[in-house]
Amino acid sequence: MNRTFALIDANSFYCSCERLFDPRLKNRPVIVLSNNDGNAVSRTKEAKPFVAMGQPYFQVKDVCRRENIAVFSSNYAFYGDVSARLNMVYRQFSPEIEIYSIDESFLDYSGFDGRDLESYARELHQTVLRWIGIPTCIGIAPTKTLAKLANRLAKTTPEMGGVCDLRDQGKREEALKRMPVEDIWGIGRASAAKLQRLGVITAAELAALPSPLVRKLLSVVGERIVHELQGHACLPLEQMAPQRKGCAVTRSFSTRVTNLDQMLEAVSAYAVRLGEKLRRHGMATEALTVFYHTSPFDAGPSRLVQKCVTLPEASADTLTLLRAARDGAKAIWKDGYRYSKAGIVTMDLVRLEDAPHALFDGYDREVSAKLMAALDAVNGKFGRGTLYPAAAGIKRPWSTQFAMRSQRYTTRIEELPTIG
DNA sequence: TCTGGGGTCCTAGGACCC
DNA sequence: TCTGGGGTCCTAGGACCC
Repeated sequence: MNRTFALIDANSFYCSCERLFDPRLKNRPVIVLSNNDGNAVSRTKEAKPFVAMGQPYFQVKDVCRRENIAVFSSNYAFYGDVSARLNMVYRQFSPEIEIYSIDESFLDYSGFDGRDLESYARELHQTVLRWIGIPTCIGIAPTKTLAKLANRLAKTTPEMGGVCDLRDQGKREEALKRMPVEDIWGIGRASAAKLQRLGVITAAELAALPSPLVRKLLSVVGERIVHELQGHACLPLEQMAPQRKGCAVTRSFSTRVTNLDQMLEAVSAYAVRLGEKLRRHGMATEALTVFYHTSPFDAGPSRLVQKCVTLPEASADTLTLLRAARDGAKAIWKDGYRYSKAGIVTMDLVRLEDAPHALFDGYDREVSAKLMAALDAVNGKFGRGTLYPAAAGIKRPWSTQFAMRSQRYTTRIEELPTIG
C-alpha cells in the first residue's frame, strides 16, 4: 500500500505562544531564550535577520534594544499546554497521529488518496489558526523524511500558503534537486561534510548514491534516509510513545559554584526534580550518575567529573535519590574550581511495578509510595517546590534565571490574563 | 608461555534530533 | 559579566567466556 504522511509544525512556536496573549507583539520581532536566558532558541521571521539560532543572548542584547525586539525567557509550562491544544485539533483531522516534539506532529493519511488532501490540509491550517491562534506549516509526502522536506519547503516558500504536497513524483524530484543535503532530516554537520567531500551537494544526489557506499559512509541510518528519499517508507508512525530509557536533570548555574555546600544544594534540588519526573512516568532507577564541570568558556582550570551511585534497589523515592546524589557529589568534590553546571543522569529505567526488591538493605516500598504520593499531591496543587525535603536547601543563589518570563497564562490561576 | 576463533555483553563516544 | 536541556540510536572496542 502507498503511504501518505503529513508533518504539521508550528512556526516559531515559542514566539507564537508569546504572541497569543499579547496582540502588541503581532508585527514586532520576538525571540525566546533558553534556560538561564543563555541562548536564543526561537525567533520570529522579523527577528531572524538580527539573531542567529542558538546565539548567546549577551551577544545580541544591544541589537535587540536597537531593533525593538521583544525578548522572553522560556516558559515551558505554557508552551506545553498550547502544544496539547494543538494536538487536540490535529486529532480531529486525523485519528492517527504521532506527537514528534513539542511543536511537530506526523499525521497518517495513508488511504486518503481519493480525497483532495491539499484542500484538507489547508482547512486544518486555517482551523488551527482560528481556534488556537498559532500559525503552522504542513508537508505531505509518501515518507516521513519527505514529509519533513515538504514541510521545510512550505516554510521557506511563502507563496505555498503553508502547505506543500509532494506526493507527485515529478514535483518530488524537482524539490530534491533544490534541497541542500544538510537540510535533510537526519543529516547533521558531520554527515553533510562527509557527503560534500564526495561532491554530494543536493538531496537528489544523495538519493542516487549506491546503497553500500551510503552504508559505509553513514551506517544504517544513512541508508534508511536514502530509501525514504526515494519514496520507500522505512519509518513507521509511532503512535504510542515508547517507554523512555533514561531520564536526566541538568542545569547551568546562574553564578559559578565554588563551595561544596552550594553544590550539594543544587544537586539535591535536581534529585528532587528527578524523583518527580520518574514518578510521573511510573519509572524507577537502579543507579544514578552525578556530574559537574567548569565552563568551557572560562579561562581558569577546568574539571569534569562524574560518579555513578548504585541504589540498594530500583527506586523513585526522593529521599533515596537525594542521599545517593549527595553521596556521589561529595565523593568527587574538589575545591579550587569554578563550576558552571551540574546534573543527574539515569539510564536503564525500569517500570516501578516490575522492579525487583532488594534482598537486604531495601526500604519499605509501601511507606515510600504513600509519602511520595502525598508529596506530589501537595506540589501538584500548590506549585512545584511547595514541599521538599529539608536536605534540598532553600537559598539558591546559583539557581536558573528566568528574568523575562511571561506569565503562566494557562496553567496558573493567579496568572490568568486580565482584560481592561 | 604460546597459539586461535567466535560469541555475548557492556560502555564510551559520536551523531543526530528538537 | 553573560554561552541551554533532554532525549535516541549506532558503532567500535574491551572484557570475558568457551
